Amino acid sequence: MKQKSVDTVEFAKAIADETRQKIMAICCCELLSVNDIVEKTNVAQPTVSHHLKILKTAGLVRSERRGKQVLYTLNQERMAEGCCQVAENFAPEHPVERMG
Amino acid sequence: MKQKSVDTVEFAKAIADETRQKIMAICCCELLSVNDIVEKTNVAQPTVSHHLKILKTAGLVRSERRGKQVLYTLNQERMAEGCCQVAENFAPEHPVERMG
DNA sequence: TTGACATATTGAAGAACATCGATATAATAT
DNA sequence: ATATTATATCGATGTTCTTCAATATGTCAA
Repeated sequence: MKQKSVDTVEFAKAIADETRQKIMAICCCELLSVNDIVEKTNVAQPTVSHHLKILKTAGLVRSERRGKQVLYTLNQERMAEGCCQVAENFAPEHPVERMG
Repeated sequence: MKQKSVDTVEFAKAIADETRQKIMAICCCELLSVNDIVEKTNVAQPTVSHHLKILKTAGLVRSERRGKQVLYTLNQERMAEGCCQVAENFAPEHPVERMG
């Protein structure tokens, strides 16, 4: 049962921005609209949409439309996969494993 | 016993480059000179030095001079810490733990 | 179908970054 | 001291990225 492989460069690039990590933290355990995120981050709406697109393309957020809004949430599963793959590649002698 | 905290933005930025990940992979389990890395990557020497400096600043490689050479090796400990911190921040419901 | 609201896309400007040739610094041997 | 080898720094160039105003698209209500 081989895991679907993760492109660790794409993964790292996707999370390598302060604004993006702010967004990720905010919608980590919640389903938030773009406007919610705009308000909580004090970042312009096009900027938020841009970052959400990058995260989406990397598979790190899920989105669903509800009426006029589009709700986003962090894909923790993918985050964990990315982290584990990085650790597997670059810390093979300091094992890190997913639990549960 | 709180772990020394990791700046996940700095960590992600440090590993968010293809050439850097090539270098990291190459000196993951070996102590290599800059020239060794140059030869194994087909990247110009100043470029390699530049990337090594970024990794060093982020605490992700260790270096020691041996004669004229400077030997580098990936700091797996720090890599594991970085990965775990990212997972802790962004995948709290999909636990990832360091072993051993 | 018009208006109001929510999000996405476009386009432009500036910042940050990767790359490498040229050169400087460091270490060693003769 | 000088030459040789190894690495680091400098400086310039082109690329990628972030940001946001303006605008387009999508959704729904009246």
